[in-house]
Amino acid sequence: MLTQTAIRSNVSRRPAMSHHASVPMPGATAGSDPIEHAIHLMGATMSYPRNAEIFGEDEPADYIYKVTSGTVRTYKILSDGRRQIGGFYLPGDIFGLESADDHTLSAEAITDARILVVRKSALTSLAGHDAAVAQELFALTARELRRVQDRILLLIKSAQERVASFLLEMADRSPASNAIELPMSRQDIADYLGLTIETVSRTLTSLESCAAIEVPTSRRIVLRNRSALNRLHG
Amino acid sequence: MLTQTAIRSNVSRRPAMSHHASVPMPGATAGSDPIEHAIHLMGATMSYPRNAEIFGEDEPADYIYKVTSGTVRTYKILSDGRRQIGGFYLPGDIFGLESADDHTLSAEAITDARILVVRKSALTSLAGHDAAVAQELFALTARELRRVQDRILLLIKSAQERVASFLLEMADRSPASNAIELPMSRQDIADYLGLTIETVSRTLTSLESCAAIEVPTSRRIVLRNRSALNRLHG
DNA sequence: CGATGCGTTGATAACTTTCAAATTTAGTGG
DNA sequence: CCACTAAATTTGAAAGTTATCAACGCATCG
Repeated sequence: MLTQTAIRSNVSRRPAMSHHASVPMPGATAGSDPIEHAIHLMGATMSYPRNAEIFGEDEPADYIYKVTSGTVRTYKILSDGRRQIGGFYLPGDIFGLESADDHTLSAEAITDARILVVRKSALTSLAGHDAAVAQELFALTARELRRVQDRILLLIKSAQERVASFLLEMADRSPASNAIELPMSRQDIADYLGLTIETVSRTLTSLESCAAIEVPTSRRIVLRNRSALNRLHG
Repeated sequence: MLTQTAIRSNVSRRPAMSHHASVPMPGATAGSDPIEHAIHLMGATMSYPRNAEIFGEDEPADYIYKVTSGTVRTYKILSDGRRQIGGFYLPGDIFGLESADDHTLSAEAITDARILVVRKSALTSLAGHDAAVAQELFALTARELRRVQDRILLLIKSAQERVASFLLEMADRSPASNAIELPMSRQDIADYLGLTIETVSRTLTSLESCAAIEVPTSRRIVLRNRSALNRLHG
């Protein structure tokens, strides 16, 4: 059963343009806790154009990444050609945590993006000297674990519930809480939710006719009735 | 859409019998790496009867757990009454990693079980003094993260693929590699795979008529044609 | 021996995918 | 800036998969 995308033409491969690292910018915008601070202190900022690969599956996983601007998707191509998206990462989000030795997912920039990159070994050695950092690092990964577990709860639900949950999740992560500017395509959303693009599209129009949302353009969605959405996503 | 179980009668609540901690047994069977060693050194062994609750959702998550004997399930009850099982943990497995502050899941003994319990703060403070431990702790959580991500890949597949994958996973974790002794009920399996018990049952009989497996008793399954199963689970 | 819990099987309904086509949007060259 | 082509999205109809509802078999246990 081909639930999702077969590999699309030449989407999503590195577009012939290599990533050029910009100069490290230490301490640019340090976060509140020790880890965030360390990342900003030790990290180097890299720039990636739209659709550029940030890392590939089965490459050694030596770094941890923090989005400065733009959006990132992690994904995996299954043996039958389907693509499962592991997550979307917005500015402020940290990704690359899931890999012990080699990456189990690939990561790409959905839009032009700037990414702060830190050696994992630098973080763990820091943690080895400071229990607070160790605790933070542990909590950070636990948080990501929790996020993934919430995705599991999503995937056992109906299409309506999945789309509603997705919209609420994106709204919570967006600056304007009720208007969402989607950086990703319908295909990305479908591969994230484990649905087909047709089902995503149909569900959105159905939500629109329920007056739960408004879809002025395909990349812009306005939440009109949050409680209805909340009711759906259980 | 009620995909799964509504809460069943009085299954799965603490059966009136409180857990009695046995005497700590330091260094009983120390593992190979620093963390495992520390767990065995610092941990106390607790005994839980069948269906006893080990921890509940929303309780503070101060401990990490390692199965010594028996089987454990973690789970969450959704607002509509469905139950999603987060994972099954067999002897040697570590659980409780997913929680930063409060547990996001509950944990129960599926069979009578002995569990090694360690304070999380003890581990992280240990990590704060020893980079190797910090690294191990990080890798451990990353491994769990990976396991959960593999579950996601499972949940987007068809019923046949899910059941086949489940059987292969259990076989890999079993001592006898081709004969599986299932400690959990069909309902547990269904709630783990995001299917109904009827679909699980039907799929098993269908796999049996394909000569891929044999089901001598409902709790015992023999893999007859691994490559057929592998083909299914993608 | 009848109750009770668990698992299997059958028939039907609901939901999602698949395949196909129409429509809109975006990008490109004139 | 407009026309044109390619890509993305939406919509429709039919097929396939899984859930639901119901009944049955088979153990265990009082």
